[in-house]
Amino acid sequence: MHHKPDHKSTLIKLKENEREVRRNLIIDASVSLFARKPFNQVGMRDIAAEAGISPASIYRYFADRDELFVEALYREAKVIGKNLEKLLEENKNASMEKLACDFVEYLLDHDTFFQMMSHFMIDGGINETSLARFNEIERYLLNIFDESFAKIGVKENVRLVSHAFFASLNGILITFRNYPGRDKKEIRKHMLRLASITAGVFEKGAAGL
Amino acid sequence: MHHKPDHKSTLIKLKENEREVRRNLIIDASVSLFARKPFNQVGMRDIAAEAGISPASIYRYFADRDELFVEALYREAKVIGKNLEKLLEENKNASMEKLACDFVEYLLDHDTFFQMMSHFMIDGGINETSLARFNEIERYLLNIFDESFAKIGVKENVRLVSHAFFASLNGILITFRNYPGRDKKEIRKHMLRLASITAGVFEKGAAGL
DNA sequence: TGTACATCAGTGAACGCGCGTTCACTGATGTAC
DNA sequence: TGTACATCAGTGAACGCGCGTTCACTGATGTAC
Repeated sequence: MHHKPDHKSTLIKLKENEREVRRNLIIDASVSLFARKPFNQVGMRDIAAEAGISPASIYRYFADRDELFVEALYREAKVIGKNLEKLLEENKNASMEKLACDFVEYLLDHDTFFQMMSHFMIDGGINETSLARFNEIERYLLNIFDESFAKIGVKENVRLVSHAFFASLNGILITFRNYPGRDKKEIRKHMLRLASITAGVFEKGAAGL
Repeated sequence: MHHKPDHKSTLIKLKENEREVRRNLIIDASVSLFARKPFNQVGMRDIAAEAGISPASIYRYFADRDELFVEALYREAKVIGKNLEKLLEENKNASMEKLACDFVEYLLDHDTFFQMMSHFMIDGGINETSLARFNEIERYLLNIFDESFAKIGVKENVRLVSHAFFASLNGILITFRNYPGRDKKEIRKHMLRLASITAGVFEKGAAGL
């Protein structure tokens, strides 16, 4: 044996890095498109065009559509997660209200992110590994809510309470999304109001649990 | 002028009644199919087959797919509404817990109904009149929750509180629907637990509002 | 009672389109000897 | 330094399928005279 195997493995590593980079470029393109267009109007052809490659190329990096989408979602989730964490750190006693409203506002401003979450939550027949990845995303966000509830004194059932709270905020976003006869601005206002109320109710009602 | 116009109008009425009957048959067929298959797997051809007519015929009674679907949804909404109302009447001091759990259980047992609600809430590009009809459905259900909250002493913001509560329950159903690695039974249990917690939190936290 | 015409439910087949995915191929880069 | 071969990124075009909707037509029923 001489050093050849080592040499080879670093080369392979380089190649894998490149591969990773290209993979990321495709995810970037998706994220960027999702910021502009609703989720269900973004097709593989669009993403390919945005990334400057051919549609077929995407399939060298992702098994299927959902695998790509869930990665794009993951990236966005990290951003919102970081925002919420920062909020908690900077403002040591940030109220649930503030947290809830920030969460809702973020999702209102990044509607496609929300659409994608809904997609993975509601649609059946999503490939198991994509779903598992999506679960990671959810758990990541849930952890942040856990922290907040722990802070306001919920003890026994932190996890359950933050599940319920997280679900409530999602519910607000979904339920009043297409509220007919209201324009975007009114809907946003209504949602934020509901988020405040919900946060207040949880703060008060969950304190003892 | 003699009685002819009157005669004619009753004939027309008869015809309209027949038309209404046939229209209802198509809705029946849809509802029955939706009870068996997920929403996004029910096509116009299926419904036509179920109703024993040709796909083209459906379009004599409904402008498009959503117009038919929203009617099917409306029918189901009335059933669940009646159930909840009965619950409130029979059990004069039915707890929010019971109400929430019944609502959640009903939607778990009628998953397609829930899928359709999600469809109308989330998807864009739904024809305005279908959306308005859907809004009627939502308001009908919301009224029932209003009643409950009024009963437990919420005064100022009944409407807002029941909006928030309704949204919370929807959120639970959506958020944990595809919870990976859990089977249906565990998911149901988890959801009911969350519904209980949420109801408790609202009961306690909203009493003063 | 009969004839011409209007109305309208109903239909099978076809249209049209979107869209995820695969095919068969090219071309560049690396490896072996 | 050159040749044969393997590997793999990348591609445009095509496949395949689902599916909502429309078309062109038939046939029954009612109306007018």
